[in-house]
Amino acid sequence: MIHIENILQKSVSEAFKNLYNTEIEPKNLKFQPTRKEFEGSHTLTCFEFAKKAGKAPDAIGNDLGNYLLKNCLNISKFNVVKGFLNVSISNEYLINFSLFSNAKTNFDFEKNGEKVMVEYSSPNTNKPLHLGHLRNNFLGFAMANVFRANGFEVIKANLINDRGIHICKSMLAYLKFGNNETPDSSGLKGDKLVGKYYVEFEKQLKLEKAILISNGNSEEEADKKVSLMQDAQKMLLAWENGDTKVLALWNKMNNWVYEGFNSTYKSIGVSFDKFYYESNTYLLGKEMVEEGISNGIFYQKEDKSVWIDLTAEGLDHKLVLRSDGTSVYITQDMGTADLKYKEFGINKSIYVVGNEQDYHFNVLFLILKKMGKPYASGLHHLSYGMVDLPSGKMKSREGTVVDADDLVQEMKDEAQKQTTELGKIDGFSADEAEKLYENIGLAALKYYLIKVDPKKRMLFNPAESIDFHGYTGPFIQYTHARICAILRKSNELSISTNVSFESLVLENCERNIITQILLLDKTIKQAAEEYSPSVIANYVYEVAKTYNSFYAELSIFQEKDAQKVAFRVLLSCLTGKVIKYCLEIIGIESPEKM
RNA sequence: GAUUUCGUAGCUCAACUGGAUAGAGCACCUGACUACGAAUCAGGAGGUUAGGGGUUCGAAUCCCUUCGAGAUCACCA
Repeated sequence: MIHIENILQKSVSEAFKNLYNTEIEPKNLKFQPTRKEFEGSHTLTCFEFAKKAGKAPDAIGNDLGNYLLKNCLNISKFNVVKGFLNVSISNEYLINFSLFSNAKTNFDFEKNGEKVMVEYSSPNTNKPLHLGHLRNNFLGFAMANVFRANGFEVIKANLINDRGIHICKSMLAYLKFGNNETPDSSGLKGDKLVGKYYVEFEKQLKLEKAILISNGNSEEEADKKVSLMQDAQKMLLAWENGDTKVLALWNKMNNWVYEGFNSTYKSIGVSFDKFYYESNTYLLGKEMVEEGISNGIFYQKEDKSVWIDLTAEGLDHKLVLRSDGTSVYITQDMGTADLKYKEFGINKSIYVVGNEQDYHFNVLFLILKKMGKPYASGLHHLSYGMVDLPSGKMKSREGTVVDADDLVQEMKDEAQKQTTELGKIDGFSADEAEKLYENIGLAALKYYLIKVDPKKRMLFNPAESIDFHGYTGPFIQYTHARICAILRKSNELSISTNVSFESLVLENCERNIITQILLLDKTIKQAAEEYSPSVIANYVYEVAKTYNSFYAELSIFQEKDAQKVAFRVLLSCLTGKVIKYCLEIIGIESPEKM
């Protein structure tokens, strides 16, 4: 079945040719949804054609409308208001679309032959995951699904920052103050335990520095003299030199962290196909520096440090290799980008990383482009805004960080509380109920974080996030559960849907749902083009709302006309599939009862 | 200081990328369960899109400017 939008574009293009002898490519005819105060579902603005056609916008609208009415069977009505052409789709088309829809409602369809890697999460191993990571994880996971829905083969990657001064700090504090405690002995999750020693390090460091200052040292002198910091640096050196004791401790503590992370990943429902570890990648990229020097893209200073001049692009000179020959962050990222391409032959590579690193990625991508790397044009930084709290920024130093595990648990508890109050899940086993609370709590949390445009900074309001009414994940889940109840009842009543719909006339609220569902494909494409799962979150909310409106206005089983009953059951079924599919893309489950 | 992102109802967010009278949710007010699930629906109130100027048939969106907020600007990662 050809999509109505393509039909409209093609017909209008023909109209321009026949009426005004003007060539306009179908794809350049952009229809928009009609505002609900006007009749119709698809709108074309006619102002831009006034010059080409040599007529006033209103006249063009009328010409086009009449042409469509005559030549396009799928249009039943039109009206023109101040240069806007609003058209109504015929009953036949909408009914056929609903019955035989090729709207995609699962991931099982043709691949486009392209491969994309989505790197997300990418935590440091010195502290547990927090609210900011949750936005990252939900976005990354959803983005991967968006690409899948667009026919890409997707590799979800996690580049773990497992080495460096940060983990040495935790290790050192653990050695000094840890008394050999373990996750088992302390009853703490592994990542929490290691995080505890990172905090301890910072605390002791502050203490030592304060003493130094009170003994007459200046701030700067104190910074230099602090023994803890010096010890941490020594430890990093020992690590780099392969000191077995240090490596053993490093392995032990990092493994604790991974256990903790895995448990969190599992509970929030995200997963990865490939893990990279910086301890394996941090030396990469040096050959590329050589390559860059030899073909004149990089230059070397007298002190042997290597740089690239990006002033022509409005940026600065950027160091790519230190004077002592060691790598910096960007060297490693160059190497890793290369590695990813060589390992997977990816066409696109997405980095889900906060917008504080915008400059870094600008520089990175520019360097790779200047080096003429074949994958350079497929690189994209999915830059997302920070998550603020009502009290302001999250700051680990001030203890205002919202822990991911705690938050998930709170959402689950809240789901349990509200579900129990409503008393709608009689007959659920304890396990089923538990699963449901998780589903609903996570839905609320995920939806809350995903519905906002990723690029934008957002506010996390705890009170609002646990609201299950209105513009929320549970609202959409509820609509789905309602639909499931309808389908169950339809089965019980043995409603036959195998009837003829020839004389069926659709009600407005039915047309509204179908019109919404017509937008599914476009929405999924848009989400990929804009790197924004929020597009789907907003869309599926509209679908649910439109359905609820229909649900309240019309009865299904009280209806006397058998074809209406059958059609409404089928339409409910289709809507349910669309909702489930969209929620699945953004990582939210669709319970059948709640 | 330089670069950059942003500023929309009391609050949190939309606005199909330059289109119609700027829309939703929360909160507030009114109504609807002896209906197929009220985690719902219908309605009301709430706006000089931070301020000013410009571009044009038409601006929240593009340009200039003022004010305000964030981020980045290390031989850190």
